[in-house]
Amino acid sequence: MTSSTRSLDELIVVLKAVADEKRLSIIASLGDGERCVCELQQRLGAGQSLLSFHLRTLKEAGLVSDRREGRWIYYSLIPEALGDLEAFLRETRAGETR
Amino acid sequence: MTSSTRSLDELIVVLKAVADEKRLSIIASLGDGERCVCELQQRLGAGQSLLSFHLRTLKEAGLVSDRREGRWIYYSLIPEALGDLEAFLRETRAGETR
DNA sequence: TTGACACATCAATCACCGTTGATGTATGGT
DNA sequence: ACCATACATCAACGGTGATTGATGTGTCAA
Repeated sequence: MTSSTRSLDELIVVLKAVADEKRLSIIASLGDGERCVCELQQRLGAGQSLLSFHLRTLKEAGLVSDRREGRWIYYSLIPEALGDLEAFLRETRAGETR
Repeated sequence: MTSSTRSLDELIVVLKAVADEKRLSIIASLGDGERCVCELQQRLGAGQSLLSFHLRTLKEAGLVSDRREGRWIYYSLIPEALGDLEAFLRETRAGETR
């Protein structure tokens, strides 16, 4: 009974999304609250287009959400996402013999 | 103080290794003990060459170890690896505001 | 309405990954 | 020595992801 909120396919999408240095940096930057793209752009020193691509990937994986406020769009983490990943790893690890 | 056993680069290698359906199947199959390649080959229904490639990826990521016994090579999980990943996610998630 | 700003999307390129078939290597049986 | 087995490695191909520059979209100010 390996119950989990997400399907295996969805979890792989999440894993692929997390398995990237720049996207991990984004996640780390969002750890202490929401950020607009321009802030992330400065923090990561990445081009606007590239950053938008990575944010899209994270969004499609269900890891972040966005909110528009005037001209700015603020991105923030969805706490459950990483929790589901943790739970999945815990279940996988539980299958080990010792 | 984000202490962790592995560097960020190493963790990304582990994440990339785990972010694949067939490699996850291998990990699941190794969950209840070591298996030779021929056993995994039957379980996954994968070609010998392909399976060898995935096992190499997992090995280079530090997720599995191999042991030769006669003509057979037995692969088994390295428990710490997934634990480190869990710890990393826990630390990352701990940075969230709530 | 015109322009500046913040961001998304598109198009093109490049590199890397997954897959397959062929070949190489080590072990054991005869 | 020879052959079969179990596995690794190599070569080649196709697909997908990361990156960049150009263009499109929505918002605000003047």
